[in-house]
Amino acid sequence: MTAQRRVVAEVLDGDHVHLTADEVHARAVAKLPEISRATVYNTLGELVSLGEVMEVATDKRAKRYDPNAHRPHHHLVCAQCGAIRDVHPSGNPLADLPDSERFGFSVSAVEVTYRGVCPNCAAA
Amino acid sequence: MTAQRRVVAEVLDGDHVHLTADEVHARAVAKLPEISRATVYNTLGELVSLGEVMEVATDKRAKRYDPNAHRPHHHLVCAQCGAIRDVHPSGNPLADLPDSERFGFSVSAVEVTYRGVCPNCAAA
DNA sequence: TCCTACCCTGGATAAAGTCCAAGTCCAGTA
DNA sequence: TACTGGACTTGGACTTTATCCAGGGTAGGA
Repeated sequence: MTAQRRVVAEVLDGDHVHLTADEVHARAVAKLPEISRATVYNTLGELVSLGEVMEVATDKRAKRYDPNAHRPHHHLVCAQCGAIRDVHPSGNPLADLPDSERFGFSVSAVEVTYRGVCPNCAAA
Repeated sequence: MTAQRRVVAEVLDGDHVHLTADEVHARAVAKLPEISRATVYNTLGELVSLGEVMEVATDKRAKRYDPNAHRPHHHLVCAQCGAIRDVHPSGNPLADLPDSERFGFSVSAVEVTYRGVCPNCAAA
């Protein structure tokens, strides 16, 4: 555990946190000015393979990193401002996929992204 | 309807077709050698805004384009080889999101991506 | 035929992510 | 303390994906 890794882990803390790699880097630099982009990418990659952090692809440009990896959840995204909330649907979407639609795959995971307009953008 | 647009539309035809913009360009060039990347991107963008083609973000690298935009469906992705199939789950995942989890958003759409291993990769 | 509006092209540019060679730091050993 | 090996970090170059822009072409109407 080096100073660099600690800083990255600190940046990724809290609920409804979904930062891009660049945002993580920017916040890490604020705490540790000499940290490099490559280190941030390396550390994020390690956190992902350790299962501590999830990659989220709600936005089609940059990957986002979600520290809330231990409790399964999905995402609700504002189509206008890009705000993201963690949500917990009732029911298990995996069960909604009948065998006839599995094409012989062994299906192990499901990602759900709800899209809509957040109250702020609806008011504006 | 120009020759360039017709070629792009022809490339994007069929079931379970999910090409990246680069793949669309490569196939379009095979039919019309002087077509430029910019035109492919422009045309894809127009097809998307006309609702003829859907953007799919199953892969975190490049966007993919799915011509099967008229019948709602979701995607099943092989984690190893990246193969993509269109699937039609039973039930409506939108209904699984309780009001208490909507944070005041007006939710209008949902994308579901199932992940697993395809029969080919499982055999290998 | 000329004009206008739209379309296409190629190249430059931007954004996001990865790779790599070199340097630094640290723990263990003598 | 001095050395060694290994792991980590750095900065920059590079790749991939996508967009922008200036210039030129083409079709159809006047």
